[in-house]
Amino acid sequence: MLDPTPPVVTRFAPSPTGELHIGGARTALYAWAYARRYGGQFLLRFEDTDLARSSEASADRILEDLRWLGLDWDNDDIPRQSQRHAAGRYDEVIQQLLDQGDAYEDGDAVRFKMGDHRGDVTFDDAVYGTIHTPAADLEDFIIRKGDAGGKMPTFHLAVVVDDHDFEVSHVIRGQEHLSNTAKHAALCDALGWTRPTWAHTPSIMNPGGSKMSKRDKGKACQAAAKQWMQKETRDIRDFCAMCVCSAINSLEESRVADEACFTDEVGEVATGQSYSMIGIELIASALDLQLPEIEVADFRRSGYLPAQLLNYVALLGWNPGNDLEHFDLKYLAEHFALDRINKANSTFDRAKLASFNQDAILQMSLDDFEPVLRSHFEQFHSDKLEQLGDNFRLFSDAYWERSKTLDDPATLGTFVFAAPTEYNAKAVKKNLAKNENQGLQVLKHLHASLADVSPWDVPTIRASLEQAVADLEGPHMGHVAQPLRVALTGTAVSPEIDATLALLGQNETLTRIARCLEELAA
RNA sequence: GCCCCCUUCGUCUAGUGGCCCAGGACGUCGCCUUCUCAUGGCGAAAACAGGGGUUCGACUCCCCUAGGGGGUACCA
Repeated sequence: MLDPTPPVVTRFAPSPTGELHIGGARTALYAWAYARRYGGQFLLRFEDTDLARSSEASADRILEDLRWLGLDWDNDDIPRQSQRHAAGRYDEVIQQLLDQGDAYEDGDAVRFKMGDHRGDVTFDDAVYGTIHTPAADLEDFIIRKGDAGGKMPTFHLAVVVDDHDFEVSHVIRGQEHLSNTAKHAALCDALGWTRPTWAHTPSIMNPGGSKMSKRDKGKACQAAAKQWMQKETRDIRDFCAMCVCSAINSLEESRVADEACFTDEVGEVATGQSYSMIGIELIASALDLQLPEIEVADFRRSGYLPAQLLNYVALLGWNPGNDLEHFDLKYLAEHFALDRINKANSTFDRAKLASFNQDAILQMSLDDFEPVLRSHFEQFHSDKLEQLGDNFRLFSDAYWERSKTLDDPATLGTFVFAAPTEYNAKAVKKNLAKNENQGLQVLKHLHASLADVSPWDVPTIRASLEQAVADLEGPHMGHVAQPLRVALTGTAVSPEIDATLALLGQNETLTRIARCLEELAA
């Protein structure tokens, strides 16, 4: 594809009606990369013509997510369409259209004339090629809402005016607008404005084939709620009661102050009528349900690195034309081009994202990993961070090569934070009970020998365990390590055995061994 | 209903008429390393939606069918 004629100006124009969606993040990335590639400008603006659903809080969260991703924009003032409307800009354009005879009043709204008035519309999309729409398929559409909509311009009018006023050269946006673009092209023509270059991006889908959307969280909740109710023939009242109890136990009181209102929300979710995000998060926590990651904030909480999220998502619909899969923003800023954006929708594959993330973690040194993990724990697991205290570095080192995400250590390492409540039967049989309780005998020996270890650090613990292997005439470290694992974690899996002991501390290690011997001795 | 767009391994994709009995990555499976898990190394299975054309020759071009997505809103 030929290079564009400068200046290149792209923009990302979300409507502030919720969190930044993963698809929006990719659109923003492409627009950013294109502007950077050609030394242009990447602008931000908020499309809040839907006054009822828009909020400043949402706008702030979107900005925060963009910053977290590392996408910088070039305009200090981020325009809101509501403000531009208040300044009269859209009315001015609408009046011009009215005066020209290209628009007419319809009740208290205003419509733009399409069809025979303008004829067929053809435009070139940088991704999809030439799109031709016959006049017969084009209907007059509203450009200014009526009284109920606050006489606001519709999205169709506002985008065209804004993209023109801010001299946007390339409109990169989701494929859902492809069919609407004929309207925008016609509007540009009627106003005598140069049409921007449009580039539509394919959608990101769920593995099931549906479009990835925030509704998926509600669906997940519904399914889990139904399942919960099916057990022991509970009904919706039981469910609400359970959720409320859970919420009262786990959340600050202010959030559940209005118990009646909360109950309604829960009921709606469970019956599939509608839902609110607060209700969903409460339900998920009550059911111990892992909500699907849909928005950027979800991936952040799940412990994905921003660079990897961006890398993965960039590749979901674009590629450099060779086998290169791992690249960063700098690479995109040098190589991104619109003609390599794919046309077909793609399915989001969390396993591949996780693999990208793990690769990036493994590329870090232990020294680099520790502060990154610490920062994640500060934000999402401050209690665990506090509990670990000086052992955090040990913990970080132990989980570095075992983690696909920054959140994995929190779940993989639960044994560090709480003693096992039960011993995995299979693990007990294999490692403790087998050969006439051989494992338990080993534990007895270790309980004594480990009591003498000082200082309680990895090398000393290791030396002690190696000595134990020799004393016991056991051929393998495994004969010592596995019984210990079961006693200390209740399972047969943990980090290196010396690190496992070091993490727990001497007292806790001895206590857990003693308790295990006591419970399984009989 | 009408209109538009899309269709290569399970998934993301390379492929722009012969270099392709189709290459890479994730996932899956097997083997090796190993105190478990993980890491690391080696290897395997796995795709051109179907049917017609065009051509000496089609994954690549055209048509039809099927499937998927989107639009048809005073939502964006």
